[in-house]
Amino acid sequence: MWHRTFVKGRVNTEHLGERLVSRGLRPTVQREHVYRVLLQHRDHPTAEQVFMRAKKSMPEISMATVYNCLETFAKCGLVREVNVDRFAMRYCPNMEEHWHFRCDTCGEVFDIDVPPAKLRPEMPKGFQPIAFEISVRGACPKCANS
Amino acid sequence: MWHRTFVKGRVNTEHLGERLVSRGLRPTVQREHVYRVLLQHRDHPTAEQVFMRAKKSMPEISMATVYNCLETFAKCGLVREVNVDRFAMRYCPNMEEHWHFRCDTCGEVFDIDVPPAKLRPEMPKGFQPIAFEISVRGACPKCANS
DNA sequence: GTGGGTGCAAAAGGTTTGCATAGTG
DNA sequence: CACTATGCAAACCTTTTGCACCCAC
Repeated sequence: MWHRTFVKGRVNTEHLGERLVSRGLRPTVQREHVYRVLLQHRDHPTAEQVFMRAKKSMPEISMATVYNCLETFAKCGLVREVNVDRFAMRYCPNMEEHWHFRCDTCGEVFDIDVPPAKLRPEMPKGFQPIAFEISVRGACPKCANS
Repeated sequence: MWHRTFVKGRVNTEHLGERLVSRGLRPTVQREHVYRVLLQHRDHPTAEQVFMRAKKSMPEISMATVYNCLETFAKCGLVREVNVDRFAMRYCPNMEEHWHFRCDTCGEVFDIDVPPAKLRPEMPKGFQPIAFEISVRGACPKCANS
């Protein structure tokens, strides 16, 4: 129940090597593979889930490499790190502005589209914001009905 | 550097036992003490920090008790659990609506007051929100200048 | 050839759990 | 008295680290 997440759709997974190079990264087969795995589901997997999925077609890949890739991707803006609960970090390849909804009952994480022209709060003087993370917790439609 | 947080002010710490009882909790000396420790600083301590502070005047208190208290308080709405990074959970006794700013450089967490009449995003049909957590990361005034 | 990336295993950090004891209602 | 909370230690889960080997440039 916990750690399973909403599957939203698929995206173009071509030219991944070039995308890595354009960010200044060496296009190793592992990095391409981990990035492809992330893009193929577009949910909010934990590192463990990324590892399990990646292993299916690359059995030798290690957990350490998955963590290395995820950290590298986060640093260069290919994925967002998402912290919604006390459990494992989640990784989100959707770099468009959106919020997250975490269901207290089933633990799933959903993308919430941002209404146009919403948010971007002003910060007190001196604070230089880089990223906004808006997360909401409550009951998802399925769990609210039971 | 990491895990130290902004001290904002102090509050009335009287009648803590009654406050616990009014939430349906047994007013044990440990619970009162942990709650007092939280209120006295009003920053965003980790469980470890709460434990260290609590031990000063109650040397026998255990980490497990601190975790028990914090979880109990969170469940009955006396504190908010705050997840802003990959490190330890933080606990916030300020139950008024506000956001959090986490400095990427020094790791401190600051309260950001909510501009009046801001936010409270609408959710898609079926989602029942319970709590909103808005956190911003970037550079705090001190770190932005160096 | 050099520096960075990978894989493995061990360690670290944070949190939870099992169980005997103590305290509250 | 019954039940819940506490304290201790061990277990657990997630993430990081050290190191030898390999690969991209």
